[in-house]
Amino acid sequence: MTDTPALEQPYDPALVEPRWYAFWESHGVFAASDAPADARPVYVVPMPPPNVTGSLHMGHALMTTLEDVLVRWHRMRGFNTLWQPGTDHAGIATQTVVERLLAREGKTRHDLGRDAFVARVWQWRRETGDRIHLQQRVLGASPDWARTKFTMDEDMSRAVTEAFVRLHEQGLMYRATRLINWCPECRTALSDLEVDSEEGASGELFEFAYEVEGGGEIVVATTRPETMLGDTAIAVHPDDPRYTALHGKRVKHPFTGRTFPIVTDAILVDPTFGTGAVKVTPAHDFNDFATGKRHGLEEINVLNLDGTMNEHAGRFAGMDRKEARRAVKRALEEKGLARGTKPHVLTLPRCQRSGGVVEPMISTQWFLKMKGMADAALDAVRSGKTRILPAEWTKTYDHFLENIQDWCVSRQLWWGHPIPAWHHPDGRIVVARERPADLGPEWAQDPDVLDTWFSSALWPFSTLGWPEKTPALARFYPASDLETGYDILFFWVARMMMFGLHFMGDVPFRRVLLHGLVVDETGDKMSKVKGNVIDPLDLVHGTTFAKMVPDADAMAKFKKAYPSAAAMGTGFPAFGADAVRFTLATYPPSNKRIALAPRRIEGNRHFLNKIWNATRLALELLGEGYTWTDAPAPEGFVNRWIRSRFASACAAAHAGLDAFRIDEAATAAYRFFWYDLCDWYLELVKPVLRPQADGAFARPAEVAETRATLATVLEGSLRLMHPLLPFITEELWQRAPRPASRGASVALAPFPGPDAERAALAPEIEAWMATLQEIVSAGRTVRSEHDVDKKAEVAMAVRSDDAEVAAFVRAHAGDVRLLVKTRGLPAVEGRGGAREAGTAVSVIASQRGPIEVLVGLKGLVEKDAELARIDREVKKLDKDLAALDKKLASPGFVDRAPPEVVEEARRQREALAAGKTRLEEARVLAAEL
RNA sequence: AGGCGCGUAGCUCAGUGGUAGAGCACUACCUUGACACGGUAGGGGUCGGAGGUUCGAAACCUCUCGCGCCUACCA
Repeated sequence: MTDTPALEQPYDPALVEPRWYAFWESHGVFAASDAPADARPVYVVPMPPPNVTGSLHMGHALMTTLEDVLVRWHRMRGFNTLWQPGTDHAGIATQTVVERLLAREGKTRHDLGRDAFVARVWQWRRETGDRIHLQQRVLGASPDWARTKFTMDEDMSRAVTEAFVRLHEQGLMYRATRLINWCPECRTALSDLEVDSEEGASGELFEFAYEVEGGGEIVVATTRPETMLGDTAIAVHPDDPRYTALHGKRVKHPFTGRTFPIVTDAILVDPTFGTGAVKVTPAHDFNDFATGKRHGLEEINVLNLDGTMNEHAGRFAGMDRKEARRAVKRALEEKGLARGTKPHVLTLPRCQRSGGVVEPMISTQWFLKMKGMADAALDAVRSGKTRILPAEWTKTYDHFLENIQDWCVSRQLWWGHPIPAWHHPDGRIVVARERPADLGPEWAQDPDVLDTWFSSALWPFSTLGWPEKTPALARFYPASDLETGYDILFFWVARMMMFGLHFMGDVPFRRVLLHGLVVDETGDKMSKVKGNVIDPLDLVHGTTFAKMVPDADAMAKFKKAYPSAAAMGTGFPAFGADAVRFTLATYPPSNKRIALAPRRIEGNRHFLNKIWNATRLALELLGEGYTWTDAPAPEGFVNRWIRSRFASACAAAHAGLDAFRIDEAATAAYRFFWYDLCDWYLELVKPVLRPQADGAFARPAEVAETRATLATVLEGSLRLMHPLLPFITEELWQRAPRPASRGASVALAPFPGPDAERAALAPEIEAWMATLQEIVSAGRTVRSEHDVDKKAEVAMAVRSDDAEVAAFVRAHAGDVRLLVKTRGLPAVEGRGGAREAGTAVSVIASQRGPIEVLVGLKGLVEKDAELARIDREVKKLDKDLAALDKKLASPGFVDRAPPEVVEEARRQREALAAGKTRLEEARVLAAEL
């Protein structure tokens, strides 16, 4: 970067953030190396491939942020870091998108034909398929883009074929005719996982009678009357006395004239529900299907693949499901067989993609045996080869794999990986990597494609070149961390585990890190229907609410979902990517719900402004032309203190990042920078690094040491915060003095881990500084409570009977003077001396005995205010004393609690009591004002 | 029905055995030579409820209420 504009104030992310992305890419910051000579340890994160149809939403922004933080952190720690990017082809979703485009031209995919349609999808994908990656760049994501993969790429497709063929050879992939979930709208089979259940749907329970041969009737109930056309039995409970007489009899179907048996089944029938008699439709209900197998019942499919009734429905053939339902009910009524309806709450199975009601349907599909692979995946987690964080998810993972069903992998779509199987009209099937040359023209390739998740399950190794034995595969498998939302634990994580173990013989990753769902501020899931969706880029670039929502109604919904945004005026300002990232990073990732509060982003945006301005000040204090000097460890108190605090912050940040508690790392950095560096350190070094009133400077050695420390801590802070705030830290780091050994970018500089900083830890110094801060705070409180003009200087004295305290305060009297704004240096005295009238007293209950802070207010003191202040302090002390007294008086505490805890409590009590005595004296004095 | 999670200051959230914390919001004062996107000081919580374990519980156990999610089932 040659173009370095002035540090404009205030900070404007829009001027800074666009400057750095191309810089990082051109310096190869993101590149992983599979060179055999590269001896660095590796850190690998396979990025969950977003749908190629996708546009960045909050979930992507969260995923991108968390992973980028981990990845940048490792990169700075010297790891050969691969963050593997890419997209998946999203079979149904993508096909639907393109079909919708065709519909606008008045065409269907059938008008084009399969080849032309697939070509059209590819064209669409070339035009818009990279959008989400471009959006991730805005957020500062740092994957190795050169390795970007798409699940339909030629090499990726080869891996899919190879996997299918091997599974078939091993007898795990098989073709079978059974009941599957069918979405009539998408006209494809679905796996169990792709069916969502809509709970609490209100429907009705329709009762009707079957005539029993030989006289009488039996009444059954159903929520789907149209399925009675496929009924092949009535089941009753064997022990139900109401129906004993009917066992073994047959009933007659009112429309088809078929007859079928009344069977007894204790598994299917709950005699207390409904009439206790159940119609059995093996071809259209999972329980009935199982019942049919138990009793050898006929399976009559009455539905076409598009959801209309087929020829088995007799006079109802051709009708749509819903139409048929009404017609069947009417017909039963006409025949006098209807027995009324009752309202009924049921759960509707819905297609995850289309939302249509899923129909169980008998169909021939490809299935994958899961049991063996599932057992291996269970073992891998039980034995600790892969660790799931947060660990609570392990149970869910186990439960899923322990109860897993075979996976229906074929889909009746055009867009996807073709199934490498060829069918002969006589029913023979050949599975092969390529169409065998000796197959005659009568052999046709299987028209179906594979479930998109099949290719996703190969992701951790197919992206690295599998089945070839590439250097990348050797180096980067298994991955280190797999980070994703808990909602795809089954869809993706479990399946990758199974395929990784099966094909690679090792787990696909060492840790699984699961984050929660980003929801609105009130805790509701974001959805278009609810009108509470926020586009992450709108937060980055800013927008008006009017642009985000179509009308007043939607605006009302939106503001209800985001109360804190409602108070923000007409829209979001441009918070910038750093602020959005940082905010997402401050929520514990493991929270199941991450309630996005726009106000929090605003607060963090202010933090960036603080960093910006603090750096401006630091650079000013260092002086123009200051160059980095490698200095020995500082000796000065304040310099040692800030180094110690920085070391603590580094340790906390490292620990947080290591444990996937990124929020703790963010908090540690935030607190250090603002509360230690800005609030205290920068204030304390100003007089050292600026000319005094008389034009003189502090001692040269002190100046040099302080400059070196300031430069060290500034540069270190920027490195510490870089994984969280890549843009602003790069901008400032480029301007900050730094060692010549550093590379071109802060992204390649070493992360200030606990080891590098440990030597600077100085708990003693931190404790003394805390005392100094309390003294200063006490003085400031008195000033504030008495409305002392901020420009006025006040006389101040610090009284303590402890020689070390006295010496310490004497040594730092200049700091106290500066921070409290006293007239001359504060006096340091022993306790108990006389006090001038008009003196306010505050007492610090330190472990070295009470420290009194006396502030001379002269005419400024207000009796009432002073009494009120003292009363408040006494009240606080009393509360603390009461708690301690209770503890010390309770039987058992003194005997049973650890001695050091008891001792500590006694010391505290003593300190508080002494403090209270001092305050009471002060109260008497104040009363005489 | 089972599993998981949540319930802490007005709001969003930290806090896994030793006297309750942060940000934002709120009150007062302050435009001081980094920053008003700021400073200083201050107010505000019987940690959903009940019981138990413990010298000591926001934290551990049991029960309970409310909310959310997941899995299964629902003729």
